[in-house]
Amino acid sequence: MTKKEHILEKAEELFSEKGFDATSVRDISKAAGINIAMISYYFGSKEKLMEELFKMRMSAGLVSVKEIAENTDLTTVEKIEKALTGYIERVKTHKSFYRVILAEQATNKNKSVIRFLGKSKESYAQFFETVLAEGYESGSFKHKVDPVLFMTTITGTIMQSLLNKQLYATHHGVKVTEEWIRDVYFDKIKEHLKSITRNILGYESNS
Amino acid sequence: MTKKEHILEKAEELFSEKGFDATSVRDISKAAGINIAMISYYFGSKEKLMEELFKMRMSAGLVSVKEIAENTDLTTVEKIEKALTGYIERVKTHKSFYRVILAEQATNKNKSVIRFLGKSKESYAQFFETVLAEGYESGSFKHKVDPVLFMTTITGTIMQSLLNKQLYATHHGVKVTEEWIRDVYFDKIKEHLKSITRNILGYESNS
Amino acid sequence: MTKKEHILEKAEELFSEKGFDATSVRDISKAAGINIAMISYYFGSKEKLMEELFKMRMSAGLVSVKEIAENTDLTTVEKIEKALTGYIERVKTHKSFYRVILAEQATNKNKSVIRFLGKSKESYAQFFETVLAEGYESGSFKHKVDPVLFMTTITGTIMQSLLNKQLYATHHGVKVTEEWIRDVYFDKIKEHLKSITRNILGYESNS
Amino acid sequence: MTKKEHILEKAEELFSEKGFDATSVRDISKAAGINIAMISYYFGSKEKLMEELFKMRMSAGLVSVKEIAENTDLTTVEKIEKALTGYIERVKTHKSFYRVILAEQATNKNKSVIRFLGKSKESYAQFFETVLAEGYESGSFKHKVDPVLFMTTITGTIMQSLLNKQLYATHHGVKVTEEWIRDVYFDKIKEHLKSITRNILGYESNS
DNA sequence: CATGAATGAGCGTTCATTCAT
DNA sequence: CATGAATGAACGCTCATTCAT
Repeated sequence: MTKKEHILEKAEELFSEKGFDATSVRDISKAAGINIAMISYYFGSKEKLMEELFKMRMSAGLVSVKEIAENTDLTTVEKIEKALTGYIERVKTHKSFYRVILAEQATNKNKSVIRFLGKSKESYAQFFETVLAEGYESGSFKHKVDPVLFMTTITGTIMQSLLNKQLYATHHGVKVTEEWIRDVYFDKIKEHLKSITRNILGYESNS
Repeated sequence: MTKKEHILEKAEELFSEKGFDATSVRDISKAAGINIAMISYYFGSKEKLMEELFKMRMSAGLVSVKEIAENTDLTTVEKIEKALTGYIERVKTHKSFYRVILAEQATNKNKSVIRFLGKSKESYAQFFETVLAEGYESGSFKHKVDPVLFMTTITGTIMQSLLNKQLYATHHGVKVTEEWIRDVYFDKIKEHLKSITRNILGYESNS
Repeated sequence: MTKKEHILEKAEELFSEKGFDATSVRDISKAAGINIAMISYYFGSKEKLMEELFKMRMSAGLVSVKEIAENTDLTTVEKIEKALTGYIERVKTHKSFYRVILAEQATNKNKSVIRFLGKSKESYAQFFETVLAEGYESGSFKHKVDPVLFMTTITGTIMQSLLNKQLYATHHGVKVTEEWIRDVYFDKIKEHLKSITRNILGYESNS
Repeated sequence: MTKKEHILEKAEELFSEKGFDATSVRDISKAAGINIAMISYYFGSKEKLMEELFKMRMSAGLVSVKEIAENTDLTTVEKIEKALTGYIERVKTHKSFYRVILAEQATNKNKSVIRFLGKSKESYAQFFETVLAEGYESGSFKHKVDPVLFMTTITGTIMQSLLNKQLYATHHGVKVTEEWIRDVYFDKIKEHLKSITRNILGYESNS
C-alpha cells in the first residue's frame, strides 16, 4: 500500500467517525503518522483528498456491476442477486466509507464529490434499468417497477441499515460488536434485501 | 411565529444546505436577520440550538404514530398506510430537516442529538412491531417480516429519495423544480412505498 | 443598607475572589439578585462601580487616622499603636476589599481608582510623618526612620499577610478556616506588627 | 534569546501594566511582533504562557537561596543579608514580573500558578526557618521571630515598595524616572530592609 | 521528500452597555 | 424603577494552508 492510500484510509476512518468538517488535517496527519504539511503536498487540499478517496472506493463498485451486466452466463435473477450481494459486501468491508458517502450527500457541499457521485449513480441506474426491463420482458419478474425507485429502496435500505444497527440489536436483545455486525447483522440485511427484492420484483426464490 | 422559531427555521435551512459544522452562527444570525449574540442568548450554544430544532420537529411524528396506534377504528392495513403517508408528508414539508437528520446520523457527533434520535426510533420500532404482529396474526399480512428491518427499508427509501431526486428526474426527462418535487416526485415515492409495502408484507390493495 | 450598598458588597466579594476583569456584571447582578441593567443604571459603568466601592471603604480609614492624629490625649506610642490596630481591624473586617486594593494597585489600570488610592496614601503618609517626627523629637523613638518606608513595611506586612495565610498555617500545622483567620491569625499578625514596630522605631513595650 | 523568551518578556510587560485578564493574546502578539496563532502554537494557551513565565522567573530565586543555604563559608547574618540583597536585585531587574506575581496572588484565579507560587514560598520559608533558628541558637540574633511572619514582612515590604514609588518620590521632592528607581530608590529600599532586619532579629551592624 | 514555523481568516462565545417597554 | 431583549466589539482559540529550510 502506498503512503497516499495509507493516508486515505486513515482519513476515511476519521471522516466516518466525526464527519468531514469536524476532522481537521491535523487529525489526519496525526492518525497517519505524517507531518501536517504533507497532506497539502500529496493532495493539494483537504477537499481534494476527499475526492481522491471517492475515486478510489467508487471504482470497485462500478467495475463490478459492469462485469455483471456483461456476463451472458447469468440469468436476470442471478444478475440482480449478484449485484445486490456485491453491494452489501462492499458496504460491509468499507462501512466507514459508506457512512462518509451518506454524510457527503446529506450535506451536499463538496460539489466535485457530488458530481462524481451523481455519475456513479447514473451507471447503477443504467444497470438496473437494463436488468429490470430484461427481467420483465422475459417474464422472470412479474412486477414492473421503476428502476430508479427500486434502486432507491435497495440503496436506502443498505444505507439505513448502517444507521439502525443499534436499534436492531436492542430489539433482538444482543450487543453491538464488530464481530456481530460482520458475521450476523450484514447477513440478516442480505437475506432481508433478497426477500424484499423477490417480493417487489415478483419472482420466486431460486434457492 | 416566535423569534426563536424563526431562527430555528433559518438554521434548519442552512444546516441542510451545508451541514452543521460548515454552518457558522454568523451565517445563522445573518440569515435570520439578528445579532450574532442572540443565538447564545436564546439557545445557549450552537449545539443546543440543534437539539431544540430536533425536539421541535421530532415531536410531530411521534405524536402522529401514537395516535394511529391507539386509533381502534383503523384496520391494520390502514394503520400502516396512514403511518407511511404521514411520514412522507412530514418529510415533504420539512425536507431540510430530514436532510439534517440524515447528516447528523451519518456523522454521529452530537451525542445529545444521537441519543434523542435513538429514542425516537425506538418508539417507531415499537409501533411497527405491534402493527406487523397484529397484521400477521390476524391474517391480513401473509408475510412475517422483521419490524426493524421493515422500518429500515421504509425509512431508508424515504431518506434515499431525498438524495435521488436528480437521478429520478434525469431518468424521466424532467427538470427538478420545487413544484415538481412537491406535486409529482413525492407522490411517486408515496405510491412506490405503498406498492412495495403491499409486496413485502403480503396484502392486497385496498383501493 | 441601601440597594447600592448591597450591590457594592456583592461586587467586592466577587472582585476579591476572581479579580475585577474576571468578574462580569452578570456575575454581580446575579450575586446581588438584581437585573443586569440596573448596574449601569445605578453606577453608570463597571469602572464607576469600582470607584464607588473604593470611596465607601477608604473613607473609614481616613477618618480614623485623622481622629487619632487630632487626639491630644494620646502619647505618640499610643497613636502609632492605635493606628496600627485600627488598620488591622479594618483589613480583618474587609479582607475582600483589601485584596481588591492590592490587585488594583498591582494592575494599575483604572486610573480613577489609582488616583484616589494615591491621595489616600498621601494622607496616611502625612500621619506617619507627623507622628514619627513627634516621637523622635520627644525622645520616645530612639530610631529615626523614613516615614514612607516605615509605612511601606507596615502596609506591606499587612497586605502580604493576606497572601500568606496558607503558608503560615502549614508551618504551624493548622488548617485554614474562617474562624482561625479571624480569631487567631490576625491576632498573630497584630502582635508581630507591634513587635517589629517597637524594634524598628526603637521604643519599649508599654504593656 | 529564543522567540519563546521574547514573547514571554513582552507578555510579562503587558501583564504588569494591565493585568493578566486585561491583556489579550492579540496585545501580546502585537507587542511581540508575531502572529496571534503563534501563542497557542508555542504555549498551548494564554494560561500556559503565564505558567511558563512563572517557571522561568521563579527558578532563579529558588536556586539562589539554595546556594546560600548550602554555603558553609557564610555567617548567619551574611546568609540573611545575601538572601535579602539577592531578592531585591531580582525584583529590581524584573519589576514587571513581581508586579504580575502580586496581581496573580491578589486575584487567585489561575490555580496552576497559585500552586506553583505556594511551593516556591514553602522553599523560602524553609530557608528562613533554618537560618533564623541557626542565628538564634548561636546567639547571633537576640530576638526569636516567627520565620513565616518575618518573611511576610520582608516580602511585603519589597512588594509594597513597588507600589509606593510615587509616594516616596513625592515625599522627597523628586520625580519618578527609570534611572532614579534603578539607581536610588531600590538602594534606599535595600538599606531600609537591612536596617529593619537588624532591628527585628536583633543583631549589630556588620559594616 | 519532509519538517516545523508561520500566516490570516474564521470559529463559537461572552462581554459591558443600551434600548424599548 | 425595573425588565429582558438586543447590540457590536472583543475574546481565546483553531483552522487549512504555505513558507523556508
